[in-house]
Order: sequence, then structure tokens, then C-alpha cells
Amino acid sequence: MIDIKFLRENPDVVRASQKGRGENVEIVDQIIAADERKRAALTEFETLRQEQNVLSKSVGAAKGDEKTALLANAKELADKVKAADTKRAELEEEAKKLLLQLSNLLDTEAPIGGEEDFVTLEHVGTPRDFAKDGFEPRDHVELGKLLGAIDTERGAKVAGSRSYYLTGVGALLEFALVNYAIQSALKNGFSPVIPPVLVNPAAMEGTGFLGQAAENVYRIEKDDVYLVGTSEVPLAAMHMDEILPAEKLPLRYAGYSSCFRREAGTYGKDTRGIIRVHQFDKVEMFSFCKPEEAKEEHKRLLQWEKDFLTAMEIPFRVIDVASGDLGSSAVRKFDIEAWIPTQDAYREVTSTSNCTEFQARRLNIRYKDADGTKAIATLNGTLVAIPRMIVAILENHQNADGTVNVPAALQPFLGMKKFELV
RNA sequence: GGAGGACUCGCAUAGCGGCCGAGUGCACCGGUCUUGAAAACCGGCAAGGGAAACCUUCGUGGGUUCAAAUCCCACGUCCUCCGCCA
Repeated sequence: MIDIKFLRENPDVVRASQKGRGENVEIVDQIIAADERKRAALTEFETLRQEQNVLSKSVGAAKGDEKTALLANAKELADKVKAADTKRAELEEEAKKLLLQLSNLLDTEAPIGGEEDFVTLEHVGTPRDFAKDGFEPRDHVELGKLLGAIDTERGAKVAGSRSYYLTGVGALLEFALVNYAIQSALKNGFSPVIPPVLVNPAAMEGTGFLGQAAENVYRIEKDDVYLVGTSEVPLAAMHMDEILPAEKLPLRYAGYSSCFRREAGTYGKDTRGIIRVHQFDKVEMFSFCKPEEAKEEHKRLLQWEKDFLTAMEIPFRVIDVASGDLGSSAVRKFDIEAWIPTQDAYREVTSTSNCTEFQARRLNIRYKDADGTKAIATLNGTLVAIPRMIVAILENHQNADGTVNVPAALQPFLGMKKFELV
């Protein structure tokens, strides 16, 4: 949710942002109109209410005939107040509904365009030349089978498509990745958190996942709860309706949780293997900071993501995601894409978004300093999403015989230097 | 799943249908006093909207009433007991 005051004063900036995203521009004027109607109704209600308060007080003090007369008056006024209140509530609801549809203001530095219009910021590492190594790389499904690490067939049998078992060294690799991730997060000032993955509508709504992304969210209707697609949801909502003291900022959480995604509308996309699955575990970074520090914090999150990939010894590139491909909360987003040899392509493994005050305003999270209480900024970034990282590690570090070398950083956590064939 | 109790400004509490947006204690902030601190004393201290008057908020939502923190209903959360259970 953007600041309605800002919108009133700078409608052109908001229109330009909507246009840049390829989203509804007229809605800006609809919001302004609805806001005016709302404020008129509010003023009317408040005037009547004030009258009623005064009259009510005199009723209490009056006696006899005077009281009877006042009561008749008051009754009539009460009906008017009720009507005005109903109208006010309706118009407020309408104005809010419209405002909630509006996306966050684009960062002026974000590239404009659609999915293909991203800007590559840098390449780190060089894709390995398998021809020079003298063998054809196996994909992660085949390697996973050879190592007894991934079982997609039984996953499908038990849980349907896009499901899998991590077994043996696959399971151990997850633990190692998580432990390494948490250890580095601790070094960078994050508090470790294991959040709930089953959340109420307020948390889901507040983080903006019931908008365009709603079709990818699992809902448990009977109990009116949702399964989160990322721990960003419970981490952001953790401080819902709270006022945080300025001296505690930036407040950084590293959440480890399972993530659930329906992957609706992705038929035929990444059907092989574990690149796109319904359930996976992830360590997510989440920051609450002052709005003026958000850009810097965003760069830090990106740096920590890069550090992780570097430690895994995987070649990658960093892209500045274009406006049309941003989530509605994000003003700017950087993705890290790891080199996947058998796809001959860079594929997204982590992503970090600056949501400025947009998410916090919906969740009613503020901070307080000497000047008063203000909306806080929120940012999120993936430290490690397990399946995609496993894909990258297996494919990039494989040997001709199907064994896989363990990156040095993970060796202490795994107690092995190589994954052997089973 | 069943039975009972509770939910008020950071914490603990007071609160008769109108004099309650709400008292008190603790904590916190500022000041006086003190060499400094403590104590004592004085003042401030929930949030949102509004230039202000003022309006809204006593778990949430509805209802009764001229008027609701206070009465009624539903839901939520917490606590106690019983049942089931990793």
C-alpha cells in the first residue's frame, strides 16, 4: 500500500510508475476520486457525531418534559448518525480496496520493460568447459539417482507431480546447506527463526500474496489458513501492528522453513527434476530498516547472496529485474542466476527485493524515533533455496564417473569431500 | 472434542449505562534537589485522522440504547480441568 498523501500530492509520479510496470494507470484517478468521496463522508459523519455527543450529554443532565423533548430529537439524530456511519464505512472500504490494488512505486533505477528486459549487472565465475574435461555432463535427475540423493519417481507416486524425496546424501546436503547458511547469517547479524508455515489471512493479505500471486497459494479452507510460499510471509507479519524502537534497526531475521507453491500456470515448464516443485525448504533473509537505509540494505542482502554462491563455487550472474517482472510490493529486485550446465543457461536461484514501506504499511508496522512514528521499510532475500542449490551443486561439480565433489565450504558440515555412487 | 475463567494505554490493575479516552502503581522521559547516584518532589508519557475545533479506537465483528469499557450475541486469543495425541 502506498501513502495516500503522497498519491494526492504526486499523482503523476504514481501514474508513471504504473505505466512502467505495465499496469492499470486509470486506477490512480479512481483512487483520487474515491478518496475524495471518502473524506467528504468522513467529515459529514464527524460533524453529526459531534452534535450527537453534545446532545447526548444534555439528555443525561435534563429532567421531565425537557428530557422527553430532547430524547425525540436525539433519536432522530441517532438515525442520521447511523446512516452517515454506514456510508462512511462503505466509502472507506471502497477507497481502501482500490488503494490495495496499486503496486509500489518503481525505483527510478529499475530497468523498464518486461521479463526479457532485465539488465545483467555482472558475471562471477566462468561456466565450466565439459568438452575440455572430456565428458558430457549429466543432469541433476540422473546424478541424483546415481548418488541415491533424489527420488522423483517415488515422489510422484506418493505426492504427485513436482514432488520428490531427498534421500541419503541428498538429505545430508540439505542439512549442510542450511547449517552453512545459518552460520553465515549469524555472522551478518541475523537472528535465526523457524516460523509458522501455516498462517492466517491477515498475514497473507498483509504481505501482498493474495493479489496477483493468489493462485499459487495453498489454502486450507476448513480452518481458514494458508500454507506460505516463502517465510517472507511469517517473518514480515511477525511484527504486524507493532511499533519498533529506532535503535533496534536494522532488525534482521534468517527464517528457515518449508515453502509451498501450487505452481499453477506452469504446465510443461521445468517438469523434469527439482527446479520447480510444490514443496521445498529455504533460508530466507528478512530486514526491517529505516526507509532511508533501504537501498543500502538491499545491496547488502545481494552481497550476502553472492557470497553464498561464491562459497558454493558456482558460476553465476546478477540481473536487475525489469519493471514489468517485479512483484507488486517491490520497487527493485535483483536475481542471482546460477549456471546450469545441462540447460546451457543461467537459472534463478536467489532473489532479493526492496519493498520500501509498502508492505509495512499494509501490515501496520512502524518505528519510533525522536521525531515520531513512521512507516518502516522491509526487504527480503533468499539465502538458499535448497532444491535449486542442489541442482547447481550436482551439475557444476560432477565428475565423469557420476561422482560429485563437495564444495570446500560444505565439507565441514558434511564430513565428506565427494558424493560417491550408490 | 467437552467444561469453566479471562482479555482495559509497555507491564500490573481500577472502572456505577451518561461526570470515562479512561483512575492508580511500576517502568520510561524531562526537571528540582545532590559533588555524583539513589531517594524525595514537580511535570510528561497509547495510537490514528485533522491546520484546528474535533472524530475514531477499552481483543475483533455485530446488536440493544438518545448514550456502551460497562448490557446481549458471535468469533478470536490466553489460562485451568477432562478426553485424545507426536
